Amino acid sequence: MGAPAYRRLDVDERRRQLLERGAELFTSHPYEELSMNRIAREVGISKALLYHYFPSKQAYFEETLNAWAEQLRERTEPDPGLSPLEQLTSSLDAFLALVEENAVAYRNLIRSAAGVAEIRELIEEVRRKTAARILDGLYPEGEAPPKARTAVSGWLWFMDGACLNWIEHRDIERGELRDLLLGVLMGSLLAAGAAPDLPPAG
Amino acid sequence: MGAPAYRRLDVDERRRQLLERGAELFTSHPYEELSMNRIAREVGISKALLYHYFPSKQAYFEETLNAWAEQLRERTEPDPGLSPLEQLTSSLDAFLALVEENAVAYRNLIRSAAGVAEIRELIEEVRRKTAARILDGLYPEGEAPPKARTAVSGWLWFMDGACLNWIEHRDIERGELRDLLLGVLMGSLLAAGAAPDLPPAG
DNA sequence: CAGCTTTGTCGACCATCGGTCAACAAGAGC
DNA sequence: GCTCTTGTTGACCGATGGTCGACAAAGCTG
Repeated sequence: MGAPAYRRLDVDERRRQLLERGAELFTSHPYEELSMNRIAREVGISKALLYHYFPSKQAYFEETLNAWAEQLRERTEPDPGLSPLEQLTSSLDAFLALVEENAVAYRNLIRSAAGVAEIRELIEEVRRKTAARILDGLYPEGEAPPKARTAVSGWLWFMDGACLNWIEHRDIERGELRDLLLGVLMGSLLAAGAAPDLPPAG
Repeated sequence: MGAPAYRRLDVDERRRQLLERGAELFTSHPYEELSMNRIAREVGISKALLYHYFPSKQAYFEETLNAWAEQLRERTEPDPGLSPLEQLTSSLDAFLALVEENAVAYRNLIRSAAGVAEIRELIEEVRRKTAARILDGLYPEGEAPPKARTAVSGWLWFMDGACLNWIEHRDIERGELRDLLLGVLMGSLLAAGAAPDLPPAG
């Protein structure tokens, strides 16, 4: 009698709830360990309802990531008023701060992302764009030479590897890591034969 | 009638066959896309038989990798008669040659590795050991400082990123990539404040 | 308050996955 | 030809991601 079997929510409200709880769950657990069934139970709804709102687990995951991605974009957006080196420094600093704030989420993302084809491509896309941004700063006109491109591409991997190591050990300061990363980027470009026309750090 | 429903093979022969075909399949397809069922069908046996010979998919995959891992160990084993820099150079060269010969397998490995927990740990193990080898060469006694450790750890990621980029574009020579990698390692250690006591390259 | 309609919601279902098991049958030895 | 070892298999399990017809909660109409 009386007690309804379930509470009917407004579509937008339900969607908002699912995205919010999903973000919490996906950032605190690796993708592969979260089944749609479990998520549904955790939120208090049926799995079918989850699929009513999102076409697939991957799509759900991606939408869940949007807020985070937006923040990343905003916080690392370079200030065009600064010099190239200052832009890079401040973007890098913002990125590292974000990683530090969301250490678990970052680790889960890097780890589980590569396993899920779609998510991996999402990450590769970010890396590609970042690489293009850096290379475009170095070679405003024309295409970047292969070695420079390889160096920047490798450097982005370096960054993720170093960040994971940083998160794991937490025994160096963010500023130190930032300077290390900057130094490595300069060193890489130098080793690639591409002399960055930036003033030396110091 | 006569025709037997299946052919009975000697255990060793069957095992050899499974390892051989498994190596082919696992190196030409990503781990996640190969189901035990499909492998079994492909080899012409039942899935149950696969599990009779190998305790799990992961174990099967790892055994399949053994030949490759052995080759990696052999070919990158540093010659103690050479100087540290020469050791590193020749190991790196051997590694890059191996990657070049098995480009598809390498890409599949790196890609699927991050997604499959067990395989990821296998790769991380290799990275850890390689990092330890390098750091031990630099700091024979005592522990390496955090920044040096972070730099080496990041450099190993750099290597994979650069290799993937290299494989994808194939527009630089192996020697160039090797020199780039060496230069980046030196540059990273320098940026980390750890002065490698190696003679400068060139 | 009754009845109708809309649509948010769910239980039951599907194919496939990695993995297990009792039971069949191929082929060597007598 | 018979037996016995053991390589081999079909059928099964619990989980997964994903689908679908049908129920029921709530807004609207009388």
